[in-house]
Order: sequence, then structure tokens, then C-alpha cells
Amino acid sequence: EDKDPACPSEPCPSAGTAQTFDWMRVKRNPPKTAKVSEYGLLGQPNPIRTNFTTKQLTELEKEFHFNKYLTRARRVEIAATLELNETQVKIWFQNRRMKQKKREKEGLAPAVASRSAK
Amino acid sequence: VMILRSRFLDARRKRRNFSKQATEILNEYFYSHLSNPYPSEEAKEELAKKCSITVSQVSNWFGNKRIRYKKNIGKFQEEANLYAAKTAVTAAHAVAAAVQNNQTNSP
DNA sequence: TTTCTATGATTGATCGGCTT
DNA sequence: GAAGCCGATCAATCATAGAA
Repeated sequence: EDKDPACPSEPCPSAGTAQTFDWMRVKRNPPKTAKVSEYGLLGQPNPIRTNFTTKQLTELEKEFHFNKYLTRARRVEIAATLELNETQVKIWFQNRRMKQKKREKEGLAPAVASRSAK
Repeated sequence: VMILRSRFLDARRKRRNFSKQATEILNEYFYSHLSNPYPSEEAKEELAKKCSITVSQVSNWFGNKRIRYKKNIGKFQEEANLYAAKTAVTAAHAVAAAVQNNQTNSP
């Protein structure tokens, strides 16, 4: 049930004007990581968000420690080894770099001392 | 079994809720900018300072708030009206104070 | 204490903009 | 002109704090 925007320009205080702005309508397209399972059969079009295994994450992390950026060749290698798309590997590295940057920025001088703990 | 869902036991385990007043400040900003609740980097830094939390936490808060708000606008209606009224009262006080001051200076 | 809900954080993936 | 990166954000989920 929606309310007709009867009073758009009049700020009637008592009325709960719950308008819907554009940002509330934003919808993300489903991940293109469809990848119909090999023997799925189940009517599962696509699990949407892939859950990386601990093994995959460990390998990716190891590689990241070695190189923050990947070459096409290396990416193909890793993708094949870990059974992931090249895109997934690429995106993982991008996100990982962002995470790295965030940690460096925050984990540097907490400003207010905290030497009172323990 | 696949009890490997132990997502490395993230740091989210030791989560702490923000102070009552911090949440108050964040909500005031959110509802007074409901048409576009996307604070700029500068605004985030200011909010972070006022709330005594990090900029990332401010970002997380707005991210969660936006998603959860639009997921169920009705559930936040009461809260929305509450803050709308609050800001209205604040504005009214400012006006009242101005009037008061004006009269005091007018014999 | 147990159950359920509110909430902060994490993260694979998307969007728009800019560079190569 | 497609491809990669960045920064911000989304959206689903995790794990816990707090209400019931």
C-alpha cells in the first residue's frame, strides 16, 4: 500500500511521509558467475555468491603475498588450479588490495592511546 | 561434515555495539538526508569523530542502514518519524532562542 | 537460561569513472 | 574499444549483543 504524495512541498509534521527515493530502488544485477553446475540438475540457476573454500583462500592469500598484482598468465594458472573463473581470481585480488589498503590506513596509529587494557 | 564454514573465525566475534549517542548522531544524519543518505568522505570523517568510531565503521553503519531500511521501510517508519520530529524540535528551539534574544534586546 | 531479533563486520561481486 | 584497476556500494551472511 502506497501513499499518494499529496503534500510534497508542505512539511506536515504529523504525517509520516515515507517517500521512496531513487536509492531505495537500486537493484544490483545478479552475478554473472552463473556457471551452470556440471551435474547440477537441481533447478539451481546460479548460487549467486560463490563460497570460496579454505583451500582456495589459502592459495590466493599465498599468491597475494608474493604478488599484489597478477599477470594474465599467472591468473590463468591460478584459476585453473583452484577451479575458479579468471574473473573471480581477478576480482579477488582487487578486493584483497582494497582490504590491504584499508588495514594499512586504520591499523596505523589509533590516535587515542589504549595502554590501559589488561 | 562441511563444518568448514568456520570463516576463519573473523574479528566480528568481538563486536561491540556503538554508544547510544553515537547511534543517535548517525540516525540524525541518516534521516535528515533520507533523500540521499550517502555522506561524503569529509562528512564520514566528521561523523566518525563525533561518534568516536572509525570512518570504516561509519561506512559500515550507513551501508547496513541503507540496505536494511529499503528492505523494510515500514519497520523503520516509527524511527523515521521520531528523528524527523527531533530535528524539527531542534529547529524550533533555534528559532525560539532567536526570537527570545531579539525581544530581550528590544525595550 | 533459552529463543529470537537487532546490529556490526566481512566479502564475493556490481557500478561508474578513469587509465592503459 | 575492450580490459584492468580503483573507490564506493550492494547484498547476503556470519557471529554476537541484547531484548523477550
